Amino acid sequence: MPRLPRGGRRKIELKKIENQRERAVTLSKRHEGLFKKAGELATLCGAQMAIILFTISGKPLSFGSPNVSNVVKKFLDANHGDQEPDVIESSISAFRKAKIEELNREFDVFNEKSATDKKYGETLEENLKVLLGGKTYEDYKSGIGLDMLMKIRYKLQELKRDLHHGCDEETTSSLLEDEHEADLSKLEGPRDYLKL
Amino acid sequence: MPRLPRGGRRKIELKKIENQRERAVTLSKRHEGLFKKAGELATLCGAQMAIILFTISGKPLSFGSPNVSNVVKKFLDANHGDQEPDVIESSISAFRKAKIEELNREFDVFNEKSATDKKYGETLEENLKVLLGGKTYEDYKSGIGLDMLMKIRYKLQELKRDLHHGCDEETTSSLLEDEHEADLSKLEGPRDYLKL
DNA sequence: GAATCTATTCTTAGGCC
DNA sequence: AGGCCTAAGAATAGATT
Repeated sequence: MPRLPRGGRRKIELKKIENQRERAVTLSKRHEGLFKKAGELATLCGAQMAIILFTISGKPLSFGSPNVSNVVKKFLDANHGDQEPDVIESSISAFRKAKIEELNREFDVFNEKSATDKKYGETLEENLKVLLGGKTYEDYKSGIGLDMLMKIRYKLQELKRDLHHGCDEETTSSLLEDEHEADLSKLEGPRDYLKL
Repeated sequence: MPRLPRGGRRKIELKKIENQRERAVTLSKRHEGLFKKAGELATLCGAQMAIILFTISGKPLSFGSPNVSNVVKKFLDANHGDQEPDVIESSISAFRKAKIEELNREFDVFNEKSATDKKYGETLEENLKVLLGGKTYEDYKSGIGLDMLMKIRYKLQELKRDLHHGCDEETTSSLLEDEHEADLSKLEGPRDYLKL
């Protein structure tokens, strides 16, 4: 016999669902939907991907195409079948290790939180100038054409933009990934990347 | 004057899209949609999650709420004695070691030189060190996030690749992923985007 | 909880610019 | 490429079993 029609999907507010049952139901449904979409994306676009999800109660859920492990591994270290980690470790000279640690410290530059975003943006800007317009410019002049120079400059600006992006990501918590172009105009102005 | 109705969404077959341009468009749209849904799920359900995605050309895209690094770390820790043991040598120390190795390789890119571009690789290394740390790196303290590392690494690889293979594109082009697909496989082999 | 159902909102394939 | 548009396909909030 015909079922009486009842209300369909309704719009909900995008904030944490406080009711535990409701939240669990939503998690269940959306988790399923998300993983399904992930699988479709992987299939359609030939992408490899992994999703790691911890529920509010700490329960881990994961999805991987082809599997979580390899994607995460690749993410952590895309070193493909070279050596065992301990072999690598033991084959690195003390001098090398020291250098690595130094480099590591240098890279630490980029993990500053949003509070120092501005400062490090300025630093990057400053370093860009050093890179492209400073004393080492002479070195480039001899071996690289103008077009190459501009390309390098563009690449570095992309890098800079991404660095800004990543820091914002932690601050705004979600909703942020890798769409590179969004902040371009804000940071540099349209077509203004040639100007230093 | 009402616009003439055009075709709406159509059903597509769930298999790899062979047409490169079409695939890129689909990737872009669905990647955006997926990350958006992930953000909603995280918000609505108070979940922590990370998505790691490698495009067919090896470009890494990631989403994290609150960030990728911590979720991946948590995953590695949680999986330490659990289901898949051989998966990843995953302790914090291993994590750090992998990070150092990443940095190491990243800079090795600029050490390992062929005769033809040696000089300019050295210059690059020198200048990148300025760019990435320089004299102001002492102002910064904490460790860099994995996701950020990936992006930096990818950008540096792009840069190096471009330097090696001339400036055949406009300086203004955005050099997005699928433009590089052919070159990537030729230069590095499938999935081997790290090895330069 | 998980499975079903419904009505509605959301997503997105295919064009066009 | 990135945005915009339309409309059809999908996902899903809420209720029920």
